[in-house]
Amino acid sequence: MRKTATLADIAASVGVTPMTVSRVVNESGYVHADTRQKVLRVMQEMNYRRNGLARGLKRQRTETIGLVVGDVANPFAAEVIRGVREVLTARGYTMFVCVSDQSVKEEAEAFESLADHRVDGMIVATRASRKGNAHLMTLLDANLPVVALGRDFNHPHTDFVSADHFKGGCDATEHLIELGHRRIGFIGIKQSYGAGLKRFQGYLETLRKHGIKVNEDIIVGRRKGTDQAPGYSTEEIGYEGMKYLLGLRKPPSAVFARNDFTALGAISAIKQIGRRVPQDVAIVGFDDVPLASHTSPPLTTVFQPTHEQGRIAAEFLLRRIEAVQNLPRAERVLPCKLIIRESTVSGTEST
Amino acid sequence: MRKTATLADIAASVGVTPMTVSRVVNESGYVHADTRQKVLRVMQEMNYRRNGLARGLKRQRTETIGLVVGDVANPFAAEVIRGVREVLTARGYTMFVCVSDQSVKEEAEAFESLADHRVDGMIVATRASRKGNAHLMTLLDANLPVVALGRDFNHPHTDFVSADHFKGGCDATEHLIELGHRRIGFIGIKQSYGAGLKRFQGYLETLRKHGIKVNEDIIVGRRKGTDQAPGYSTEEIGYEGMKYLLGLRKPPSAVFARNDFTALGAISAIKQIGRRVPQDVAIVGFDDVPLASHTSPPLTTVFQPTHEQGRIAAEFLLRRIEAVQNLPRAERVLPCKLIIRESTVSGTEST
DNA sequence: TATAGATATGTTACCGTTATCATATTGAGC
DNA sequence: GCTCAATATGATAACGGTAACATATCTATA
Repeated sequence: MRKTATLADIAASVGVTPMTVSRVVNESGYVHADTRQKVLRVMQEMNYRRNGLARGLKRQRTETIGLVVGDVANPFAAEVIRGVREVLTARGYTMFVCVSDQSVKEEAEAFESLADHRVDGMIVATRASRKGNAHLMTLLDANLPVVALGRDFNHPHTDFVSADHFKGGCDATEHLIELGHRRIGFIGIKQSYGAGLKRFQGYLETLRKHGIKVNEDIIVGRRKGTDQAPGYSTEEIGYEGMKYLLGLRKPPSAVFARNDFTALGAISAIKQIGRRVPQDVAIVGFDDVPLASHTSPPLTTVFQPTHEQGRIAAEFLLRRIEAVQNLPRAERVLPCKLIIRESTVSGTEST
Repeated sequence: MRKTATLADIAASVGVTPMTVSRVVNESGYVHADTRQKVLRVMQEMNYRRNGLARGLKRQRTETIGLVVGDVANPFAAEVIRGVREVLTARGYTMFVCVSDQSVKEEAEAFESLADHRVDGMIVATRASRKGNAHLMTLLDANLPVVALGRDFNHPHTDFVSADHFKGGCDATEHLIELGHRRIGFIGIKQSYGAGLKRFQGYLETLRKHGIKVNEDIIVGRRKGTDQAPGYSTEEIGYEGMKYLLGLRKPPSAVFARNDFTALGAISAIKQIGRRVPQDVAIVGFDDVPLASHTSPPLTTVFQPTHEQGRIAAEFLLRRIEAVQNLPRAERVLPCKLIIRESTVSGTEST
C-alpha cells in the first residue's frame, strides 16, 4: 500500500518547508505567488490529502459535529438531518450521523465514538432514557457542547429544541372530542411507559379536561414489551394495535396514533375487516409525513416543523461551540399544527 | 473551558509514565494489578477520554468507516445502515454516516470529509454519476478501500454489492404482461435519464422481449427536470405522474413505479378521480417497504434484500481493510423477489 | 545459586500538522 | 541611502498517543 503524501513530501519535492506548504493549503499567511503555484502543482501530482487527525490534534478542533438519531427510516429523522446539515455546511462544518436503532447501548457507543473522535459538538435526537442521560452527563463534564433535539434533557449548559408535542397531542385529542367522540383510543405506547411521550400526555390531559375517564383498555403499546422495535415497524404496531381494539366488545370510535405510520397501520386493520374510516373509526396521526396526504383516506395529523428544528439545533450548537465561555441553556419549543383531512371528517370522496 | 485529561495527566497523578497508562487503557502488555487499579481510579476521577485523533494519527488507522447514502428517508437506506452497522460494531469498528441528499456536490464533500478524517474504508450507496465516480477515483488513488452498494462503479479494486434490480424490473413487468396488460406505463424516471436505472432497463427489455413497443408517452419522470428531489418526495412524483397519465387520451392499464412510495402516490391519484386499483389501473412498486402490505390495496412490489446488502458490503469492506495487499474486485448481486398483492390482482376485499 | 523466561515499567522517537517566534528580503516614502 | 512596514520563508516545539526497544525485577527450575 502506497502511503498518502504528507506536507513534508510536498515540501521536499518543491524545495520549501512544510510550513510554507501548510500556508498554501490553508490560504493563510504570506506565500509568494510563484511558490504557491509550484506547491499547488505538486500537491495535485502527488494527490495530496490533508490529514484531519493531525490537523485536529494540533488545532484542538475538528470542525466536525455528531448527530445521534434513534432511527433513520422516517421522514422525521431525514428532515432533521437535512436541517442540521444545511446550517452546518454553510458554516464549514461536517456532520457525522450515528444511528442508535433505539438501543441505549448503541446510543452510548455512538456518544463514545463521537467524543473519542473529538467532534466539536453533538446534537442528540434519540429517545430519552435514564442511562442515556447519565452518559450524556459524562460528556458534558468533559465540556462537550450538546444540544438536545426533541428529547428531554435538563442541564444548565445544554440547549433544547423541540416541537410542542404536548400541545399537538392536546389538539389532536381535542379535535376528536369536538367531533363528538368520547371513546378515544391511543396506539403506540403503554400507559406505564407513556410518561416520557408528550403526545400521549396531551391525550391524557385533554381527556381529563373534558371529564372523559381515561380507559386503559383502549391504550395499546408495543407488542411483547420490546422497547427496541425500530421505528419503521410502527405500521405493524398500528395494525396489530388496531386489530386488538377492533376485537374489544366496545371498540373506540376514534383513535389517536403516536405517529403517521402507526396511523396507517391502524387504517389498514380497519379496512381489512370491512369497516370505514372515518365513519366507523376516526384516525389521527402525528408528524404529517409527505405520504399522509396521499393515503386513502388522506390522514388527519399533526404537523411538526422538523426541518426547522434541525436548523435551530445546529444554530444553537454552533453558537455554543464558538462561544468563549459556557452559555446559559437556550430553549426553543416550536408550535405544531393540526392538519384536518379525511380520516376524521368524511370528505367528498373518501374510499 | 477546562481541558480534558490526557495520558500524561493521569500518569503524573499516579506517578508512572504515560506508556503505563496507555497499557492500562488498551489492555495490552504487562501492568501490575495494583498499578492498574490506581490508574483506573485516577482515570475515573479525572474523567479521562482517549484522544482518537492522536491515537489514529500514531496507529495509522482509526477503526472507523464511512457510509455515504443519498437520502435517508426511506426504509431502504435505514435497512442498509442497520446491516452495515451490525457487522461493523461486532468487529469493533465505528460507522459514520454522511448524507448527500442526492446532490453530487454534497456527495463530494462527504467523500472529502471522510477521507480527511482518515476513515479506514468507505461504503458508497449514493446514486452513480459521472462526477461522483471521478471523485471516487481520487480516493482509490489514495488506496482507500471502497465498496459500492447498489450503484455502478467499475473498478478493479472496488467491491460491489447490489440487488438484481434489472431482473426485478423484468419480473415486475413480466407479471403485468402475464395479467394481460399491454399498455404499461413507468413512473419515476425519464427515458433519457433512465440509462442508469436498472429497474427501468428491465422494464424496457421485457417489453421488447414480448414485442410490445416502448411508448415514451407513458414513461414519466420527475417534474421540471430537477434531479435533486429528495427521495422521500417520491409520493409526489407518483401522484403527479399518475395524474398526467390519467389525463392522456389512452391512459395505461398498468403502471410500474420506480419504488413503493412512488407507487403509493400513483394509487392516490387513481383513487382521487374515482378509479379503482387494480381494476382500472394495476400498480407495481419496488422495495417492499414495511408499509406496502398495509396500504389499500396492499401493494404488489419487488422485494430486495436490503439488510443483507448492508451486511455483505460491510464484510467486503472489512476484508479489504484487513487484507495485507490489494484484493481483486468482489461482486455480489442478490436476487429480488416479486411479491404479488392486490394492487395488480383483484383480491377478496380490495377497496 | 546461577540463569532463563516472565513480568513490569521506562525511554525515545515519531505520526502530520500548525502556532509562534525568528529571520530575510522587498519596496515605499522621505 | 535610510527606515519602517509589508512580504516571504524558516526553525522549533508542541498536540496526545503508541511502537519499538531497553531495562529492571521477580520467579521457577536445573
